[in-house]
Amino acid sequence: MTTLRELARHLGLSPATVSRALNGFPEVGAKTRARVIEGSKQLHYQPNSSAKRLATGRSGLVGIVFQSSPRGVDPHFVDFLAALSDALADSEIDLVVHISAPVDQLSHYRRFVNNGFVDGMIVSAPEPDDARIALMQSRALAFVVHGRGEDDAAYPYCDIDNDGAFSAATQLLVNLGHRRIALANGPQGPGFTWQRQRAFARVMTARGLPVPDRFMAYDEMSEEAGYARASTMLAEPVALRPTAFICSSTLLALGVIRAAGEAGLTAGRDLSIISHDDVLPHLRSENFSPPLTVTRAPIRDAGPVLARMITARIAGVPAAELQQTDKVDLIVRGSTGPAPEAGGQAWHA
Amino acid sequence: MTTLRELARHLGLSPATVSRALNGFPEVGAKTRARVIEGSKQLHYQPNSSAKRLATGRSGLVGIVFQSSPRGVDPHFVDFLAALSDALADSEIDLVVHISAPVDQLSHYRRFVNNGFVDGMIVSAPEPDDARIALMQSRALAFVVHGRGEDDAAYPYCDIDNDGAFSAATQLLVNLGHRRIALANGPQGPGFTWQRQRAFARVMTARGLPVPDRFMAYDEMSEEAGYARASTMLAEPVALRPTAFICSSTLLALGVIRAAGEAGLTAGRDLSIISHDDVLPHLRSENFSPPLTVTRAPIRDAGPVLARMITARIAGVPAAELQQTDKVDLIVRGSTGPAPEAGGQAWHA
DNA sequence: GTCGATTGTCAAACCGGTTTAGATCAGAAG
DNA sequence: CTTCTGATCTAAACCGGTTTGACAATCGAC
Repeated sequence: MTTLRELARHLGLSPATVSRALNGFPEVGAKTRARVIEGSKQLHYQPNSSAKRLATGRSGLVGIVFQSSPRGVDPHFVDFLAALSDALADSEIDLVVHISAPVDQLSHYRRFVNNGFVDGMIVSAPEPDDARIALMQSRALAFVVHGRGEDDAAYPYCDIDNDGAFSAATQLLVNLGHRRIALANGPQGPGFTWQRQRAFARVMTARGLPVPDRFMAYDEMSEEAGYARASTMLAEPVALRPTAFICSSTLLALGVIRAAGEAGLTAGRDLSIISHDDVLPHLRSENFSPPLTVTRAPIRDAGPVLARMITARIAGVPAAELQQTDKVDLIVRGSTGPAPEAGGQAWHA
Repeated sequence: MTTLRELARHLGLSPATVSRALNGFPEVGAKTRARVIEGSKQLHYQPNSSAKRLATGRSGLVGIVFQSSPRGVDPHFVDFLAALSDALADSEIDLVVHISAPVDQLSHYRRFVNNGFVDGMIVSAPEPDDARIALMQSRALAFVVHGRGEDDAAYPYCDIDNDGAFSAATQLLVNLGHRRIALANGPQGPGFTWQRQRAFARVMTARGLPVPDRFMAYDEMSEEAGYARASTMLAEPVALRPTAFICSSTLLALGVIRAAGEAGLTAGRDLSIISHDDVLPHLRSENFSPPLTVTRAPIRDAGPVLARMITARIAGVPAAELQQTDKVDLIVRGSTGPAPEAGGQAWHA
């Protein structure tokens, strides 16, 4: 492994000049620079990355911590990770990934925060008053957030318009005559769960429809959880059970479809289903049976945005200039339809 | 940010002693060590990681490159990643993740290989005569492989018994009377695809059954690809089309089930389906309709094994001692059954 | 021909740890 | 009262880059 000093000696130059030549500083002669570059190729010189980091004070690394339930990590995250890593590569930044149990996320952050290990962090699925964010703020570590813990978050974030999406979804169902609508939401904790819950409840209330607690479920976003919830709700007497579901994830929706089938209901006709769709390329909601009506916002789209934001943030761009909320498309497909006559009555508490 | 020198001055000791005390060297007095540890806590001392790396020549990083098709990354990988990252954390090793287009995997590896950036690499889905592996061998970089490019691979690997799994699956179907069996395999390239193909073809041939090319499909492992392939094959005349499918992924199987449904066939009765199951915790094969007969080997199980192997390899353990092939369970569920009478005839070329 | 401004280069300091070689001191041995 | 030994500790070198400050060479202007 050739070092800078060896290369310098070989060229009859000082290390300083060689370093400058390779890093494009203007005070090196054009002829010298050409010689240096030529020589560096010849000797297969590659600057030692640890040394570079120590000297520059920049690690060239950005950290990210994913949460893993006992059941595993949400499969959507790979896709997000892919887009993120790809975009960061353009800035010569590498991504350090940790996966943690929900409980000790903070201990992972401590590892990242303390010793200049990373230049910045990407935070996923923030909660209101998020402890991880507080930690990084107290240490003045650069970070950007995927999602928002609260609507008026003061930090840099890239979020989707969850409120708009779930308002639109709720309105669509109400306009189709549904009155008993269930919300199969994600886990309690992340901001997006509450954003969605609030949008749903607001529209329902505005339309004079009740929002019973029994129809609002909070689960990990898996097929199995969707199935379990929907099975329970659909076991109610016909006049009391929901005629429509809004799901926070297409995996939940898949479970709801299965439960509907087992309850003898045809999804799209006897039971309407809308889901938010982060888009799993290997399992597309348009290919479900029936094709799923969704609010669609590919999670991968956040990758390049957050990559841009974190490099900007590390470079010192103020947080206030790094906030973005993306619109969400409502795509109506076969899984939604008019409320069945028998179900036209609102549920009464 | 406190440095070692500051801490030393504060304690009235030399940096050398402080360094030794904190790293557990024996030549420090017990009393001194206690003082140092106390002082380091008091000043919130955290060794600068770049400096440590430069001094020790160890980066404390291990790299991994995932392949992403235009359609995204296989969702199973998160789960693998989770287990891997978790296990590596025990050795204080961090994981640097790159996602690359299939074409330029090598350029990502070059980045890792050249400058001491990482201590080792994890290679996924190796091909026969894999160029990435050749590159690392030529640079003497430590690496371990998830899967095998060839049966007698000379490098450290953790693989599953693909041959055993697909032999068993094929035999099960043949024993049930199936004679026209299709193999919905993964993409051409990775070793596991060929291992599976060979096992399948060997058993079929041994039983005197033909293995027409038309019944061996190579695709990315998505629901959509499975659907497309199965639709085409099931459009054949009844006497010519397959009565059973063996799939390399449960996502492919999901697509096959959808195609069967659209062709008016009931999976498990009119059409038998077996899949290999890497286990996606959020979408379990036992909950498919019908519950899927699978050869089951959770991909997450490879995480701890490979973590152990890469640390051993970095420490200098010889490759030959780091090779492991795990058995695969065959789990029979509702998606397989006796061949329909009409389909009992082998396909004739 | 002299002066001042540029341009190009170098020696040395620096980043913050680890590690080698040597100094100091106490207690044991002679 | 030496001398030796082992236990502790320190000074300085080292890892391999970047960066500061000084200096020499070149150039145009007066």
